Amino acid sequence: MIRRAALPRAETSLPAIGTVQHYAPQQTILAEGEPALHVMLIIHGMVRSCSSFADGRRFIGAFYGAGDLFGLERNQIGAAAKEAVCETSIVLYPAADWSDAVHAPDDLSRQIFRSMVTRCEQARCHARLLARLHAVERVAAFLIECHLRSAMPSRVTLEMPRQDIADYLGLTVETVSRCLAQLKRQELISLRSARELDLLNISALRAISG
Amino acid sequence: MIRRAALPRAETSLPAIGTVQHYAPQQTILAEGEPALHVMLIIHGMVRSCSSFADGRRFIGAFYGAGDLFGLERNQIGAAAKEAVCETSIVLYPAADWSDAVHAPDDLSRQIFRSMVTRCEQARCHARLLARLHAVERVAAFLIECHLRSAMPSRVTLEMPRQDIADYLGLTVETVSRCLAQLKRQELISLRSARELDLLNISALRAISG
DNA sequence: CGTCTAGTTGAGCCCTGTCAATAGTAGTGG
DNA sequence: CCACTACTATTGACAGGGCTCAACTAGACG
Repeated sequence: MIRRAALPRAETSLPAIGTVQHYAPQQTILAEGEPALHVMLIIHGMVRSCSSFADGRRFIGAFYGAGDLFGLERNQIGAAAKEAVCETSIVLYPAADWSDAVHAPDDLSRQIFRSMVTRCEQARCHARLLARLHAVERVAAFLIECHLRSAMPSRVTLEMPRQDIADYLGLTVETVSRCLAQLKRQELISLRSARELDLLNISALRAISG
Repeated sequence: MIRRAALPRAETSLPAIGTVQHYAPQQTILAEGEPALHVMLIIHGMVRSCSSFADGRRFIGAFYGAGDLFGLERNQIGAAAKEAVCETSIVLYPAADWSDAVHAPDDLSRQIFRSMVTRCEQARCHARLLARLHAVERVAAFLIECHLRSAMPSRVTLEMPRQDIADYLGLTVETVSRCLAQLKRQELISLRSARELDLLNISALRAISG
């Protein structure tokens, strides 16, 4: 199912020259180690970048949402797999020659560079969280992060299951669940359902998350 | 103390157009949050990129060694501090206009982009380690990482104190020390002194480090 | 030799992981 | 509508890995 791309969001300055691809929940977009043949832009939905260990441990390096570019780390050995978290549509930009993005069309090149800087910063921030924050602090930080993506003022919808959150935060599902329960007891959040919650005290959450 | 730069290492294609700066151990090159006015290239020595929490917790996001570029994340809020780990010399490239590096001279631009991709990959790898590896595994991974920088076939010199290693690996000095002792007991390493050790079984270390 | 810092080692505790049971939630079919 | 299944999430009991606190050791330097 391939057709012309509509321009996804105001924040991206990319032209609608790519082709659109749809993915069902849990579907693999790019297997682990497989080189990216395209730069990909998410129209809607969510993608996780995850890598596994020989013994089954799993790590999620990032979640990408609508408007995010990914597939930038072309030709990297040991590149992380990219999987759709939920129903997801992305635009594929053929990237035959941008491995030095310096020579891509000027707009795309600049956008890629900016994304790359952002990725770096996010990865360091993620590492900082994993290195020095306690479980509750990590969960609070994650909620704040989700809130930044969210359009609603204090409502957050978690697109991913607890296992994904755990693998992103370097915890177990049980600990994630317990931390959410703790934040609820402290009346910093309230759970409408397992996947939907309200942030009752955002500044307190921000303070906890370091 | 400023003078013309000598070309640092074969692996960098940058011309010697910058000025050289020397730093003593522990000296701050760039304070936390301070914007980088230069792209910096290390000639010799070692630099740590570290950030602190309000309560004193510290995190080291990366160590940079000879031949590494840093100061790429210009104008970022909350940028990490850059400090000399030991006696260090760096070349400063004035970077007045490369905040979109796309418009820097072609060589520098490409080099910066390549460095950025590498930084991203390293940061994700670091996060993966912090999220899912046990203490001994982290220490083993760190030794392997140091070994890659090292010129010697199985000798590793640790330029940084235990506290820096701990803050890089998300552990405490005591745990780092205990893990080194454990690896020694398993005869995977031997300690010539606190800062200098031999890797006796590199493939086993690599296996441990995931 | 004394002092200072860095590193190691030990004892005890706590946070988080593990294992197991329970409770929701969605889907399917009678 | 309920029954049944399958899956996801929550909660509890317990154990263990890593942190805290403290003592000790090893170098470096005057």
